[in-house]
Amino acid sequence: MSDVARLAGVSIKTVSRVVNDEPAVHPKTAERVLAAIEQLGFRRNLGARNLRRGSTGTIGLIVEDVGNPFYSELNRAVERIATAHDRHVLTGSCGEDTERERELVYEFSSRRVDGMLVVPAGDRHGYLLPEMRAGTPMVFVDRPPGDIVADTVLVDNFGGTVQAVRHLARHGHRRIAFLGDRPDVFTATERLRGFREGCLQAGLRYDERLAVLRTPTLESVTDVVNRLLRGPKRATAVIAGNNRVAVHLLRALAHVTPRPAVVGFDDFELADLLNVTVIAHDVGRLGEAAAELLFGRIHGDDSAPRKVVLPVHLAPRGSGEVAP
Amino acid sequence: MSDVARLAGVSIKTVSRVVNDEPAVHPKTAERVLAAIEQLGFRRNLGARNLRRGSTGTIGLIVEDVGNPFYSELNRAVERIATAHDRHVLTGSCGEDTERERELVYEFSSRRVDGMLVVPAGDRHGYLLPEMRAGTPMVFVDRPPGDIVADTVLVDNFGGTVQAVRHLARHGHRRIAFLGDRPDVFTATERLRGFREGCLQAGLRYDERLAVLRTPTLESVTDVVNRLLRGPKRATAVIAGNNRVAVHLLRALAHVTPRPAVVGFDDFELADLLNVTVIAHDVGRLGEAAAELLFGRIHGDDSAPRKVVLPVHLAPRGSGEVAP
DNA sequence: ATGAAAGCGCTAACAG
DNA sequence: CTGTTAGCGCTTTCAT
Repeated sequence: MSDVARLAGVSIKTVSRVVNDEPAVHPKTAERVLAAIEQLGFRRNLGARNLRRGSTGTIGLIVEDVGNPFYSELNRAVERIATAHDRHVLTGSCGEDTERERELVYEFSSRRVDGMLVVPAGDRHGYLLPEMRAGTPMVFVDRPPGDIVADTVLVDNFGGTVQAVRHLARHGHRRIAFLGDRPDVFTATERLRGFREGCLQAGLRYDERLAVLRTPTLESVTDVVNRLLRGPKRATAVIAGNNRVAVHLLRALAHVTPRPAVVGFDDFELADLLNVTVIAHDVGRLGEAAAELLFGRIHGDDSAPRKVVLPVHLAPRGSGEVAP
Repeated sequence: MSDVARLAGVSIKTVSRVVNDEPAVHPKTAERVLAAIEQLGFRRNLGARNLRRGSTGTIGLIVEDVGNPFYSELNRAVERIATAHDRHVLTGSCGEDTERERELVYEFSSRRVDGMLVVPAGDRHGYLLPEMRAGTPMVFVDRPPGDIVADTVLVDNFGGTVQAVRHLARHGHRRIAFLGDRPDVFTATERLRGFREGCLQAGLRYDERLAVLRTPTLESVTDVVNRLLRGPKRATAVIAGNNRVAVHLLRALAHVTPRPAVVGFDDFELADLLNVTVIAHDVGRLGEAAAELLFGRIHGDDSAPRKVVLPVHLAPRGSGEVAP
């Protein structure tokens, strides 16, 4: 910047004024400065600016995996809102690893992001209190934080799964299996709760052997399929606890007959062509709602922590409407 | 930091030493400093540090859309390599908008990212030369830059499409349609080139009315399907120029009989279950190769610009193996 | 309309 | 093993 000032024959402060579109600078001078900037290929150092100003113009987004379509859609929505607020997004994947989540939070905190959106892993988040008190707003997305109260945007996990069970029961199923993510993932246990409640409401005996929570991989899901969805005492329907489970389940079921009825939680691309009935919700809205809430906080809203629960709806596409 | 120093009764420099794990600090002193840090909830300001040191510990990634599964997988791979090099990733979507791409480049440049990975839009990238000369390494991913020579990592678009045509011809198809992205997208024209060459090699007359390049939306693709893939003079096979085209094509074809043979370029999730034959390549490797190349540059490798072309392979799954 | 000086929070370079 | 000084590149404050 001092180079530009020298070349334009003005003070460094004038260059700063031009770069920041501040008024009260003579057009002729501005022109000279602009020319010098162009000639030198000057680009102002935002790091230095932020050091002086405080805000960095960035927000952090911590998810399980930016490559998972669910989170990438969330990422896109957050980016959209951030751009509208003239901010940039620093992303990080923690892969359900609470230690990695912590590292990312501290890292982003050190980078002085203006706020953070977190899909929390695990159930202990007391460590975030100091960061929040220090003035970094945090909004939790898709899952609530473990042991603190803070802004959270969720979808109706419980209600959605109750609905799924009811739907299957209405089509005549009495033995329904539930296959969810690890039990330390909030949405998994919440949907399992919905599953039990759904069984209860439908007058089905809840059989805990039919409910399995574990990390979804093709192997683990195939294993469960072989145990619960084949043979004479098999379940005739199955609920996939999230989009990962659903994808693996479809592969595992490819050559299984008779094919059980399937309802998935979370919509996913091409589910329509595969005729997969799902409990759908709008991931874009989830991200937007959370980001807007965060920017509200960044802009000074200090009302009580809010909890937003977005609706879900059942999208019948065939797989959930077959008889036992 | 000065607060910590005061509380611990040491100089600010000692705190800096502790925070940076520099040797030559008495364990007892370090302990006192650590305690003070804990008590104050101190988190060092990386912005200030970077101002002094030069490197910011970030790289920029500019793609068309972080929500597109293709790019999110790329994003994940880049993040993996960045993490291994102890860096963080700043992402931005430009949606094929050259102006937005420029803004993002300038923005990231102002933020002094240590390097940038760019999936370039359009065909004019001379504006990047000053940035590159100023010392920001750039690596182009999936497409080459327009009018400059620089590190680029691509997949074999041409060869892959030649292979697709050959495959369809071998199964008896003589009228093959090609449906690609906008003509200003490098991969689209490159794959179109492969399509022509493939027709030539297979002894088919290249009929330009069967090759359509435009923004893939369900509407545009449906329109083309109705024009080219129905009626007595219809094409009996179609090549989808990328994953977006393929997805829309599958929907558009859902109720079309007789169903044409389909080969897609780019693999995508669930393509296997939908029996879609594709020209597959490893997006993860694409991202990793590009990121590794970038970090090579960041670490001082100033050899001649490299061009890496990753292989593709045909994955036959049914849709490409049907007779006319 | 412009500029000089101070300082944001940190680290490099040099003492001690 | 520890501290002092200067300065990274910018903006703020106050003069002119």
